[in-house]
Amino acid sequence: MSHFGRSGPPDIKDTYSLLVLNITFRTTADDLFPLFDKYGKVVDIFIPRDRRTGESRGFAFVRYKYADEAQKAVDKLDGRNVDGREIMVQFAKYGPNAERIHKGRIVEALPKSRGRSRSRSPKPKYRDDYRDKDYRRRSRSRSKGRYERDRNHERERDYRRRSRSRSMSPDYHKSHGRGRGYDDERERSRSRSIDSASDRRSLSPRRSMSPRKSSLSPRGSPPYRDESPNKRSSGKRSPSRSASPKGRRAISRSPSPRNSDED
DNA sequence: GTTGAGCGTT
Repeated sequence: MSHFGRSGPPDIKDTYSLLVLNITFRTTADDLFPLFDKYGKVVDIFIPRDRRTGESRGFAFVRYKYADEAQKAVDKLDGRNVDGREIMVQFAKYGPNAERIHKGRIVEALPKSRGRSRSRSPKPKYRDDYRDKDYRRRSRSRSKGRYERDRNHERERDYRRRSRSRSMSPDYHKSHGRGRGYDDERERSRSRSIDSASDRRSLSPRRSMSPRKSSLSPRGSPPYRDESPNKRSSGKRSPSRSASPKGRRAISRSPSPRNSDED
């Protein structure tokens, strides 16, 4: 039974994390456990998998209790053929929580917290970002990349990259479309700022205000605007502007200082 | 049903 990673990290404080790469996508912790356990005491084995599909990513983390055993496993299992694939075993560079790792050993840099850390603000480390930046797999397929890259210089790599960019660039339009949203948000923030200034008439037009707070909907405004009416009214005119002037809120840039009619 | 650089979970 594989109870590894079922309930998060069991007890990692003096364990050595080994990174196993080049493993098959079907290799599980159970398959690596006997392999690594033979060379030392395996504390825990964790294989990151995709959230969308739930399949293994192609590498696993094996935590040993002692460094000598871990090193032995690295020397012995490194290059071993597992499931028809040559795996690569090496000491993990990064920790699960970005902790300090020395030679693969996880050293807890956190204070002992004898009861003095609970008075601090429990600032959330991670909200929902997880590791989106790296969460998405680099690329589904990349036939022969290292070898070519190793053999050739960056020139080849650049060439390939450009070629790929031309073929498809999912992040290209994304990058461009992002500026607009931000601008909109900023403008909204500014609008509010003006309103505030007009109301108080004492606030300085300083821009050191926290845009994050302003980003939140003060009245329950949806963070995301409704879809473009252009889509659903495809073929018909958009009678949204002069059709229903009744419930039309001044979403336009109308910094009316007084909104008593609606508010 | 595929894929193959890299660094992790409750």
